[in-house]
Amino acid sequence: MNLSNIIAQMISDMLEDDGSTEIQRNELAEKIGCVPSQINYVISSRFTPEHGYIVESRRGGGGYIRITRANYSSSTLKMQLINAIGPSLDENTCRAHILNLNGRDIITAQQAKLMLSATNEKAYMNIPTEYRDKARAAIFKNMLLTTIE
Amino acid sequence: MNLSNIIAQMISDMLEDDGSTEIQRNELAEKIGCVPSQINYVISSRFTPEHGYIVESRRGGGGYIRITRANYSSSTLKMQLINAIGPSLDENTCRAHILNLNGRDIITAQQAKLMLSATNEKAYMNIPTEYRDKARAAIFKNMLLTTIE
DNA sequence: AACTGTTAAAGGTCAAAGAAAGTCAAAGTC
DNA sequence: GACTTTGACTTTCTTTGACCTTTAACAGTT
Repeated sequence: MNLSNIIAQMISDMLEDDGSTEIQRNELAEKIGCVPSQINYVISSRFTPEHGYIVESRRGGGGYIRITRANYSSSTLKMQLINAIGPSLDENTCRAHILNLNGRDIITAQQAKLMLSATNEKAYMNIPTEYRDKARAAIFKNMLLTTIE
Repeated sequence: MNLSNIIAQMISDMLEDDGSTEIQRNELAEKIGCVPSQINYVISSRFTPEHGYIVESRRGGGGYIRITRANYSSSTLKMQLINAIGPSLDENTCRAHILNLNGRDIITAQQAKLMLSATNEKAYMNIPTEYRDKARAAIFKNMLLTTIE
């Protein structure tokens, strides 16, 4: 068993009771006996949105990393969609997904409206074309993820 | 929990009843056991206009710092905010705006969550740094606009 | 009483040091 | 070749302290 798996297991254990945990990166690294950045590696390889986790953090004195498991019992569909969307998503496909989700009552009309406005091509006009679909994909996935809880 | 958070919590508590409080900087610092300028740090990092507070102060004998939670009307506020945001918006300022809007019941918790996830730095990682704040500004304004009806 | 100058009592500013977390690329492992 | 491990370097947030500015109060003067 490699280090990363052990760390991942530890984090999963901490998530056990309430699906959320807050860690001190340096402290945890010390306890485990690895370099701090390894914690980042584990998080970015195993606790991503695609895996159904929300990660928040703060630097400086009293900093922390908070990991929350999105509970997707009722919404495997959303997770599947998140995983199905690749690194890039054009406006039309995105709109289709949103309308579809709303049509099947998986997201509310309100949520749909907000998602449409956040993924509308107009909002991406000031960034170069080649990045638009990538940004849209990441933003859409992120939004979809927060509707799961 | 770091000192700044504790101080911020104390100030929030004082604001609890009538949304306004007057503190003596040196006295408060003494009570807490920190240097007086730390009070300034907390105020300037957590009780800004973006966070929805008005801060007035006076030096000299009998000086004070007065902190007041601002309270304006709803849809004008959104418009003002949209207009106030320039072509660029960093993650922290954006988050402060969203939390502020939600804290004052101008947007719902649900809307806030979606906005946070759509403006979260993590969603912008795959586009070059120089475009992130521009994209965020446009997307946030677009979303905010759709909550006005 | 009105004015002026002085002083002590506030609060303000800023930069340096400290404390976390983040990034990235090179080296190692399987 | 893909996944891991490591460590140097960066960025962000916090804490501290030395020094600055403003103002009320007071004392002295006219």
